[in-house]
Amino acid sequence: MNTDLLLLNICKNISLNNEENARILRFLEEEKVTRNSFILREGEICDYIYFVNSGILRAYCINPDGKEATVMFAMKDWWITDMYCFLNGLPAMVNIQAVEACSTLKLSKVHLDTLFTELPKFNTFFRILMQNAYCREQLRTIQNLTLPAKDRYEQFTKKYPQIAKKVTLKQTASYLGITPEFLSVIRGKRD
Amino acid sequence: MNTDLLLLNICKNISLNNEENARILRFLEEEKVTRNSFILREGEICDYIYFVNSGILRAYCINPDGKEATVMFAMKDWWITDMYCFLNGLPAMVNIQAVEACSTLKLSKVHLDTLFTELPKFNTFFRILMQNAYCREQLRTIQNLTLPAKDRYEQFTKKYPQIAKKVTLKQTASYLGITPEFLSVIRGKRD
DNA sequence: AGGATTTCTTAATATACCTTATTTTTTTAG
DNA sequence: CTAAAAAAATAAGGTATATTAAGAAATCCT
Repeated sequence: MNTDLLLLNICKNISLNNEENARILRFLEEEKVTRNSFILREGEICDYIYFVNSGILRAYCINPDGKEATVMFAMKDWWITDMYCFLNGLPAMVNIQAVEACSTLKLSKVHLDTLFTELPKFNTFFRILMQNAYCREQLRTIQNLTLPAKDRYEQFTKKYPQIAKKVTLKQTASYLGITPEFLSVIRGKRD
Repeated sequence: MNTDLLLLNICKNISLNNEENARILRFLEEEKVTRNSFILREGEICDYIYFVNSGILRAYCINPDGKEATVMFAMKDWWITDMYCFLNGLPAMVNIQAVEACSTLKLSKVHLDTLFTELPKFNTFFRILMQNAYCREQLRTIQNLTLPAKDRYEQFTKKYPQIAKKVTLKQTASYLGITPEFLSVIRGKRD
């Protein structure tokens, strides 16, 4: 179980001694998934938050009329879960599927809460994680509201080139909120 | 300076004794604004986060071609700022204007950081604040991607009836990412 | 390798939403 | 209370994006 990347990730925001490192690592479980398999399915209780060591994951939900909306992608060094349902112990509203084979480290809600209590500075770590997530999401909202699809697509490929390279056109389209057909037209117009 | 609502807001997430209450309150300043005046303008350093005691505020940005996008509204018992710029000490990208006369309590970045250090459980409070903000924003993203304007408008009026009642059609339209003319059509179609 | 899926492209038609312009209503200020 | 200004409603014509359908290309499976 490779935990180097995870410890580096945490140490970007808080500093930990060896004993604290060990205490965190004790709570982590490795979970590897093959391409196209799921780490979470809609309706299952969302008990874990996942740290991505390698590979790419996609969280998406299916709305009443059957259309997919990609909530987020996650790659190496990112955290992913159905945050609302994870925090509130509810059945997941999203599916999380491996776009390509992934290696993840997962942390349960119970263990996360234990960390918050026993290692108070983990609150600081998670606060900063949530701050960043919130700011990113707010920027996405504004861009969705103000930019046409073509510009949103260019922003996406520029901001997340490694992800853009690996995911299908259909998955990208569902992240941008447009149909695959229209994204295909947008791509064709590139000159 | 009325601080009851603020203390109640904090105590929803963490418990505080009298001494801790006092330590927080010492850092707060009251700021009242009249209708249409600004508590923050684009380009100014965003030094404060604001807790709303009464009234309604609107955060919006103006994109290159002059169109407004409403980032968020805030009413009684909400916090508002340009979070990204506040946390990073940067010039604001948004304007925050009073939709109606407001009474707020503001907390500076410096004082917030002091609280994080001296009163570690304030990290917990802010973590939960950010968790909620992130989950709300993520839900908004999904709805923007999957719902047509009419449904988004209905969601908005249902979720925030007090805000919907007070803000103008133009402001609502810029929150939904549509033109005022089209929102007017949507409203007209209601039967 | 070769058939079977899935993904991507293309194109015609349809629709949601925008732009511009005008009129009506509401709000603001003197 | 009235004039001026701002906001909202209405309508015609235009554009971005969706839908449907079909064929081409890539990928998957034994």
